[in-house]
Amino acid sequence: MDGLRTGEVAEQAGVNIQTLRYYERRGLLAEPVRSNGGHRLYPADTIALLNVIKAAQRLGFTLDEVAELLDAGGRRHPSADLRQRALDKIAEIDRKIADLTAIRGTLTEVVDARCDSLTNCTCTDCPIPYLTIGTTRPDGEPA
Amino acid sequence: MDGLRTGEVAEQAGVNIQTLRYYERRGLLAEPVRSNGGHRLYPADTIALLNVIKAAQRLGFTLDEVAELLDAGGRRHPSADLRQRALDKIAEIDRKIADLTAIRGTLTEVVDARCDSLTNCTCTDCPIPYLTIGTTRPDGEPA
DNA sequence: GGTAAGCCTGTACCTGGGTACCGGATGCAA
DNA sequence: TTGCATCCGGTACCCAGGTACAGGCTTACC
Repeated sequence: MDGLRTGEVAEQAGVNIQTLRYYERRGLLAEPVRSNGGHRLYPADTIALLNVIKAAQRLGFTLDEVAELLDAGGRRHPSADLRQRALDKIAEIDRKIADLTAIRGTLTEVVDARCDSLTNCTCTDCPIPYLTIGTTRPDGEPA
Repeated sequence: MDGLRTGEVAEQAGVNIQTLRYYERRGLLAEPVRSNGGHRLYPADTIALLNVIKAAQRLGFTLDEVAELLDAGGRRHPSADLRQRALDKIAEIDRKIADLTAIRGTLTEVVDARCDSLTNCTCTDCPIPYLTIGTTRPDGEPA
């Protein structure tokens, strides 16, 4: 009686019920307490946690990375480890923002009707920075 | 003799040979001319095209989206369509940048040692904007 | 206490984006 | 013309991230 059932959590968080169990297997959600009959009863903050997971995912973090971050953030004195992870992620995010900003510029030019094609533009002084995006990437970047 | 063979293209573009054939099936690469014996002979600008594809992919576009963009960009008078696609993408990119910026802020706070956990922070006035990222998302956003 | 809705485990399947392997044909150089 | 590297098509497999289904048990409510 005490806690949310899978259906409630799934609906409120906007995920599939199967996904909850999948996340449990993957270690993203702790195993919740069970009713006498074996039904899962989730704490109320599970919804917020799922929102964290979804947000992180949309930003390009894999489930493994999210699990790591949550794990690091949940320990007693995680500062050093968490700090390093955070620094790494910040660098990664900065690269992504730079790439996104570059492509945004290209798209803006397209909208300004100065280009008539992304690959075979016939306009003069066409920058198409598209072609150079990511060429400065420092390796090891997952596809 | 005239054109690059699969191995050359693959090596210069840094992709697998199988990937070239995969892209051909997916419509990202036009079917190249063949030698008398049936071997593919690619035009030289294929390398640049592959770089475009890889750049777009890193920025979160699916292969289908890339194919669409290339297709739209390749037509004779695509301006209206290409323009609209570009506007849509710009909006999407702006959302991503906003989210990335928000999470970057959270991570910065973590680095500043003001938080000891991403989910159960005990510090006072903890913002954890993480929790609110993406809550303003206008639906229809692919996972 | 009956019954429908909801949940259980387990297993199989799906999509996206590739990769690997096979047996056979080609390209090219000595 | 022989021989080795390369390429061919076809099929099967891989990983991530889920999703679906089957057959059975639990809960909640009348």
